[in-house]
Amino acid sequence: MTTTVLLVDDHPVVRSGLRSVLDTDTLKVVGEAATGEEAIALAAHLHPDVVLCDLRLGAGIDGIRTTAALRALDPAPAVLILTTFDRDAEILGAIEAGAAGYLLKDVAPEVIIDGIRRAHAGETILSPDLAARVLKGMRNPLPKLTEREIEVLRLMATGAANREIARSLFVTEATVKSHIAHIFTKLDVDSRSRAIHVAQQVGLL
Amino acid sequence: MTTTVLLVDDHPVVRSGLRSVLDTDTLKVVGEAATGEEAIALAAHLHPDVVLCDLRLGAGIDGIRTTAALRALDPAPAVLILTTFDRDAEILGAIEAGAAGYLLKDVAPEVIIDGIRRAHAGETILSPDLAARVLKGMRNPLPKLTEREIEVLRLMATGAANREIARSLFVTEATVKSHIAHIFTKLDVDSRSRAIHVAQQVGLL
DNA sequence: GCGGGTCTCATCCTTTCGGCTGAGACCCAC
DNA sequence: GTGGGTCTCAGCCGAAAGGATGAGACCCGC
Repeated sequence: MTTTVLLVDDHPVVRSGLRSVLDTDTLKVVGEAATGEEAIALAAHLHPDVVLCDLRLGAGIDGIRTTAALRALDPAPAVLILTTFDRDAEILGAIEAGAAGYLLKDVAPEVIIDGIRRAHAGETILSPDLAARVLKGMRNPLPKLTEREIEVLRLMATGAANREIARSLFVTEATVKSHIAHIFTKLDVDSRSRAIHVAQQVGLL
Repeated sequence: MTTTVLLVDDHPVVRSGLRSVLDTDTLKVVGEAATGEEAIALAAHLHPDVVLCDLRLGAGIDGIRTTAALRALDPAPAVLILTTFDRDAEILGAIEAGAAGYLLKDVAPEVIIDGIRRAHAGETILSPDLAARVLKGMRNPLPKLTEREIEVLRLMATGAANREIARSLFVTEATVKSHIAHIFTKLDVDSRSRAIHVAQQVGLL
């Protein structure tokens, strides 16, 4: 029995590579998509067993949203995330969205093939080095910032001073300081540059 | 007459994709390398016409150093950089190291093929959107920081306070402030968070 | 040997940042 | 309707950051 696969990646070269690597007697690549929108449309028609999806998809919707939409289909394909980077927030987001697993792009082709087969079987797949961090993330959940706090954080990350942030958001400096104090508490830091650093580390920015 | 190509990328999948896309009647992929070291050794034996090289090569030496080493070979292959991101500092570094050009990975296969042919012919290849920024970079050269200043900048980017930086580098806080003042002048900023921001923008970090 | 760049350190001063505390307004859920 | 979360704002205070200026030590190249 062959497993049908839909490829989603914005790089034509990567799609070609995956196709040449994956097309075996037990796996069949039934389609390719360059964007999330395309992937959802194709999956609805092709009913692939597994969708192999990049997290970064250029201009359109990202891999996490795509995953969520794919999992809402009936029948829902298993979604295996294949990506270059390993930003904690994105890992968790993808898992929460219903991804069966997560592989880094630098793994050997056999690992990808095995991952697809196991995803189709309903198993969960995580790169060994990622599994540990994901679990750590579970134990130590990501701090939840409010939208306003994220706004302030983003401006902070561009190097804006409190006064500039205040002007950008049409509030007083006191308000900005209040938001920043909350951000510091949630991120467990005590300076703006450290806040920016940990935010980037965990993928909040 | 066929052009011989050596592929350098740390992702097996990307290499497969490039191979399947590039192997035509006028192009011949004569080898693959996963690291810069491997690429240099292979190129010395295979004498490819063109080396298609990723900038990010995992743990070992990066694409810029690899390019420089490849260009020092005799005969020197043309080096075409193929990468996902477009950090200004890396573009300039690769060009300075002797790369014939620079393509983003999301271009169509035909563009890559054309790029290889033109690189072999001695032409310079730049993605259209990159060319403008490279030229802009030429007009507005990257600020040159000293090694010590880079050290301070890196520590600053982790959120370290002046006192912590001083302790890390075994100097006084006054010295750190002096370095930081110089960094600010060179980057034309007036706060540490803005310094971090522009440093990341231009690829200094 | 002398200028120039780098690294080191210092003092003085102003501005900004961050901690603390408190509080009113709004909205939503229980 | 009460409690909790969010967003807004305020004042006070100490600590940190940043600007200005100067200077000694070292190394390298002309």
